[in-house]
Amino acid sequence: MSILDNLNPEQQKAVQATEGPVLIFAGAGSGKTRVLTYRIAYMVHELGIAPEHILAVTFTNKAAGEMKERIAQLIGEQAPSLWASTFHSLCARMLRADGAAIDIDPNFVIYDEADQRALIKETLSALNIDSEQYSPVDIHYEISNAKNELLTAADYKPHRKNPLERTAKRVYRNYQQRLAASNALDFDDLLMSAVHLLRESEELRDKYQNRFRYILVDEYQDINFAQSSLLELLADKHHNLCVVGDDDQSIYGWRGANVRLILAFEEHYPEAQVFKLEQNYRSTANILRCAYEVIRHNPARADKKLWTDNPPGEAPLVYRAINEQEEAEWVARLIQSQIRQGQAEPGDFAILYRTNAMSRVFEESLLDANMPYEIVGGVRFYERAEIKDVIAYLKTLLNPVSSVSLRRIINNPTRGIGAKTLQVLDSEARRRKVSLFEMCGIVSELDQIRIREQQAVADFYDMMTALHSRIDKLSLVKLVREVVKRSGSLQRLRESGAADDAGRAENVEEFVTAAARFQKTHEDNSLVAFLEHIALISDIDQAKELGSTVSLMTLHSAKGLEFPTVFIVGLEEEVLPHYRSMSDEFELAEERRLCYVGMTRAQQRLYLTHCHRRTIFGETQQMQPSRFLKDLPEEVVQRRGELAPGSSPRLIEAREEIPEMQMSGRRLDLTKILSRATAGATASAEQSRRSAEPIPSSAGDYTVGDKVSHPSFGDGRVVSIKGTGDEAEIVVGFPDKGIKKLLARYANLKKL
DNA sequence: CGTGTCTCTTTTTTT
DNA sequence: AAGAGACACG
Repeated sequence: MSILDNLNPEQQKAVQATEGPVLIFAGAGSGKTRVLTYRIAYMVHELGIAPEHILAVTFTNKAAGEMKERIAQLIGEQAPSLWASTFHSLCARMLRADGAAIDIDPNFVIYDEADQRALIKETLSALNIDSEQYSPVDIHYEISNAKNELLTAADYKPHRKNPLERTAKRVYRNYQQRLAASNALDFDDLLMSAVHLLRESEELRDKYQNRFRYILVDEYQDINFAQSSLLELLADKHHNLCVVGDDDQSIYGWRGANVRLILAFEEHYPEAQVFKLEQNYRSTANILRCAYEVIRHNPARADKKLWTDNPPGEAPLVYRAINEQEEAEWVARLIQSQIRQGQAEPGDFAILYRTNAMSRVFEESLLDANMPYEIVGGVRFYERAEIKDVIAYLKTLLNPVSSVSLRRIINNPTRGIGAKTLQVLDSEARRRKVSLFEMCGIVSELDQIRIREQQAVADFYDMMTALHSRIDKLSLVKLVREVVKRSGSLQRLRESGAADDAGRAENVEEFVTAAARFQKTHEDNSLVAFLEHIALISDIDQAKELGSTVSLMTLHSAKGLEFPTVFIVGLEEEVLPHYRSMSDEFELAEERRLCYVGMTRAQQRLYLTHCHRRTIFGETQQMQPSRFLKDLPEEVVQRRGELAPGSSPRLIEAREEIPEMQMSGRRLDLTKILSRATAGATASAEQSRRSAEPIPSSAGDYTVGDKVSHPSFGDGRVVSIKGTGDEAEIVVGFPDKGIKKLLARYANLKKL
C-alpha cells in the first residue's frame, strides 16, 4: 500500500529522511531518479507537505521535464504547484519577479554564448586590446570563472604576473557595464545575481526561504560554487536540503563544476545524513565489472562500489575498425542485423561519441542501412544563424538598448548600412550618451554620414519603431510573423539562389511554428517568456520521443539515460581522452569518468569501438587505442577486428554474426597482419611506415562488370568500386539479395 | 558599400 | 571539412 514498497531498504531510508540536510550518493543505475521522485511523493502524500513548498533543481531541462512528468504520475493534479526547474530558469524566474530590488529590469534579455562572445569582442576593441593576443574565448573563460566564484569585477583579483588575468579584469568591468547598458544578463549573471539578490534583501531571502522549505538537488556533483551558494542561502532557514549525486559521474568540471563540493557537503553540514545507493538495477554484471575497472583508476573517489543481482550477460565487445567509415558501417550493420533477427528495435540502440563532429559518419551509415535515427543535441535549432537573426530582431524589439542584438540585425538582410556608418553611429551614441538605437532615430543630424546611408538607417529605425508599437497589440505568433515579413529576412532567403538558403527559409518558418506552439502551450506567452524559453530551454526537439529510433549523442548528453544496447565509438587516444585534456591530470580523470558514464548507460549489451586510422581536421592519422581500453578485464571482454592493444598480438575467434563479414575472409586477413606485426619491430615509426604502404588488396582484382561470388549472397555482378586497397568499397548487385556495399577486405568475394 | 574569393583557423563537452 | 575573417574588386 505504501509508496515505500517499491524501494530497497537503503532507498527507503533515503526517502524517509525528509528533515535536515541529506546527502545521497547514488551510483549509476541505482534508482536515483526513483528515490528523488518517491521522496517528493512521500512528502506530499504521507507527510502532507504542500507541493508549493518543495523545490526540485536539476541540471538540464530534460531532467527537469522528466522529473515533473514522473512526479505528476505519482502525485497527480498537485504536481503543477511544485517547482521543478534548472538552476538557470529558477534564477531567471526569481530575477524577473524580484530583480528590481537590485536594479534589474524585469524585461532583461539573456545573452547566450554567442552574444557573450560578440560583446566581449566589442569590449576588446573598445579598450583597444589586441584580440590576437588575448583571445575573446580566453577572456570569456576568465570572466565566467570569476562569476562562478561569485567574484564581481571589483572583487576579481588577477595574479600580478598574469597578463591574461589582468587584462580580463579590465575587460570584465567594461563588459559588465555594457551588459547593464544592454539590459542583459549572461548565463553566469543569472546565478550570480540571484545570489546577490538573496544576500542583499532580507525580505526576499525570507520570502524564498519560506516558499522553498524542502529543496532537492539532482546531479550535485556538477554543481559550481555560485549554485551551491544559492542553495545554501535558500536552505538557510529550514536546512532541508537533500542533494543527490555521484562523484564518478562528474563530467562538467570544464564548465566550472566542482566535484569537491559534493565531497565537502558533510563538512558544511556536519549533521547531514548520508546514504549510499550501491545496488545497480540497470546493467548486466559484466558491463558493470568493465565500467568499474575503468573508473577505479581515478584518484580521490568517494568510497563505494556498485553491485548487482543481474545476470552476467554478454561480454562487452571491443571492435577495432580500419577507419571511421568502416567503424560506422560495422555499427550500422550490427544494429541492422539484430533488428532483422527480431532481437531488437531501433530505439534500443544508442551510439555515443566524444564530440558532435563525429556524428556525421554514423548518420551516413545509418542512412545507408535504412535505419531510423535521431541526433540528440548537436547544432541546436535556435543556434542556427538564420534563427538567431530572427531572435535578435525580437530581442531588439523587447529591448532596443541591447546592442549585441541590434548590431546583428541592423544590416541583416543587407540594407546598405556598413561598418563605416555603424562606427560613426556608435561613437556618436557614446559621445551623446544615448543608446545606439536612439542614435539611429536622429541619424539625420550626422552629416558625416551620407544621405543615402542616413536614409537606410532611418528606414530601419522606422521599421523597428513600427514593429515595437505593436508588441502589446499582437499575439506572439502574429508578432513573430510580422517581424519575419517586415524585416525581409525570409524573403531574402527565399529569393536567394544559394542551395542552403531554401533550407534556411524552412527553418525560419519552423521558428514561427515553434512560436505558435509556445503560445498554445504556455500560460505566460509574452515575448519575454518566449525569449527566455529560447535562451534557457534551447532545444526544440526535446519534446520528441526517443525510443523508436537509434539515438546518436555525445557522451555528455547521455548522462542520465539508459539503453539496452550502447556503442561507445572512437575510443582512441586523443579522441577519448580528448587531446585537449591529455596534459592535465584532473581533466584526464574527467575523461575517464566520461567513459564510465557512457559504459554505465548500457543495460544488456555494450560495444566499444576504435579505429586504426581516423581523419581529423581533414588529415588522416594513425590512432592508438584509448588507454581506457587497456583497463578492461580480459576475461569478460571479447575483442574483434584487431590485435589486442599494447599486449602481445593474439587472434580472437570471430563469431559469425554479420553476413558481410565472413569468418574465412577475416581470419585470412588477420593472419596476414599478425605475421607482419610479429615479424616487424614494435617501434611506432616502423609501424606507421608499414601501414602507410598499400596492403595487398583484392580490390585490384575486380573491375566493374565482373561476375563475382559471395559466400552468403551467391553470385552477383560488380556495380562500382570506390577507393583502393583493403579499404575499397565494392558495390555488387545480387539477383536475389539486391545491391550490397561490400568492403574488399571482408567480403571474401570470388571472381568467376 | 556589397560580394566573392581566398586563406586561415579551428573542434570538446553546454546551462 | 567547414566556417570565419581578410582582401580585392565591382
